[in-house]
Amino acid sequence: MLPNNKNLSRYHSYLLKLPIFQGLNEGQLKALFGTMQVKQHYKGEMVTFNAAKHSKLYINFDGLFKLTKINECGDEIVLRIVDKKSIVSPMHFSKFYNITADFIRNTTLFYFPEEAIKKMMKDNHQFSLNIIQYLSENAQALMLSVEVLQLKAAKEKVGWYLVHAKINNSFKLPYPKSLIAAYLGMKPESFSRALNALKKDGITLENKKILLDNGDELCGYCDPVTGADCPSFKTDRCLHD
Amino acid sequence: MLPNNKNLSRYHSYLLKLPIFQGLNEGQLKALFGTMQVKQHYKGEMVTFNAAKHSKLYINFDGLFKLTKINECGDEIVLRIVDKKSIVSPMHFSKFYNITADFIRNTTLFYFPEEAIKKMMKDNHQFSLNIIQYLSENAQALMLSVEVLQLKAAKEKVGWYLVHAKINNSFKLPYPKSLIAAYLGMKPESFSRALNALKKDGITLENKKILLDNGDELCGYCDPVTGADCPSFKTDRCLHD
DNA sequence: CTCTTGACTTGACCTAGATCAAAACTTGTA
DNA sequence: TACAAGTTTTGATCTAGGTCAAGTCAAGAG
Repeated sequence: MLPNNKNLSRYHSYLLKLPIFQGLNEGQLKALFGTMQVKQHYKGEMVTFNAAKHSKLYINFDGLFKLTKINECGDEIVLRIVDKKSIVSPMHFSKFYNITADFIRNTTLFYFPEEAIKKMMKDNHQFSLNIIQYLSENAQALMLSVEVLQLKAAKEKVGWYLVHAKINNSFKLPYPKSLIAAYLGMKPESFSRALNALKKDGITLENKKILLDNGDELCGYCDPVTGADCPSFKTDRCLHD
Repeated sequence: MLPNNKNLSRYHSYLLKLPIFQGLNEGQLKALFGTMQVKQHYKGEMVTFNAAKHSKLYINFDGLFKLTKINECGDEIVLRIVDKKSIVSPMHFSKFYNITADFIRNTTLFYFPEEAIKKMMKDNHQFSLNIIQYLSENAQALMLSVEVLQLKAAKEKVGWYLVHAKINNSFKLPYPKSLIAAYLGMKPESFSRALNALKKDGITLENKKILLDNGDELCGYCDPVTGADCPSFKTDRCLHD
């Protein structure tokens, strides 16, 4: 489980590119990187993160998992899909909060102990700012989720997700449909039916690739936060003011 | 609108008690408090907070408002009920995110400009930690909201809210029912019907006061994060492990 | 103490999306 | 090149909670 020297230098150059380490140089990060641990998780594995046992900061080096909550009936809501390079920080959760990490692919996690992160924040103001940035984005993504989950009908939810995929993953659905459905708080059947409804408006999905008859069919489903990453954001081709 | 000197000293002692200023002394906070502005809002008023115009940190000194999102159909979801002493920090939102503040009572807001907050964070590590604490709690409350909104049936939602009120407001519903209904993502009618269902289990609401036949009827609706503030948390009278 | 206004409740009905079951694809593996 | 396992789709049916409309209740104003 311990990384060897060759891996270590590869890992470090990977870490240096992450937003959370921006504005810091390798020298400043050396001590922190020395505390890094690596853990392998396998497809199908489930881990319940709780602040007591997992008071750390995790980085998904490679793989895919979802953070979910399940109720007594077995209904599941996906709070976050954790992709490569994403961060999960149970160290920032309340002591009594816990959430299940459900590994969809084999996943390699890097993690740093809480104390090392705290020390780095204390010694380096820029790192504190990066943590604040990460937490803010997290909170904002959650606000957007609540909005999507509560205020959009099935078709709008799927449309919204497709804009997301269009802008951030160049017209490609990055995950299985059933995962996206769970993230949107709907059943795979409803997801499928929503796709049928969108097809009638010129939005087709051909094995995970989004095809548009005209090009602007998805714009009506876009929100400004997602849209900010679109090449035509706030141009005449864009619906945002 | 500018606070006079007498008010100022009253305001400052109020501020010193807030969690966000803990671990700091009045001397350290002097410069920050000097940048404070006061703004009055009136019942029924609506303000759209966006990061561009409201890149500040607000404190609700006195009053009540809700942060809501509304869709084209006029459906509303309450993302947060902002009570006295609560903080809202559009300065941490994305530049393109915006949310409506809908004032339920006349409200006096204090606010600090982004630059002053940033300077305070830079000069004072404890203040950065307090901001991180605030953002973490915010994110966690949102995760809990998603869970409640998506995984609970109407009766469980109301039961959950009542435990909340029981523990944090000593058996008293702090807000109008229709506001709580909107926060729980349901209509006032459904809220009312859910209360009827709970009444059959010995949980009665008599003008905003929660009455329990036995005393433990609500425990089944409690979650560990909320429960942590309960006097009998994790005792034999508590359902949490 | 009336009246008005807004908050809450009740009942009758409707609908979006869930559920269940079966069929049709996909994908990886032998 | 076919088999098994998983994923997605389709169709038929059901249901929790929404909608609408008509009360009832409560509180502040005159």
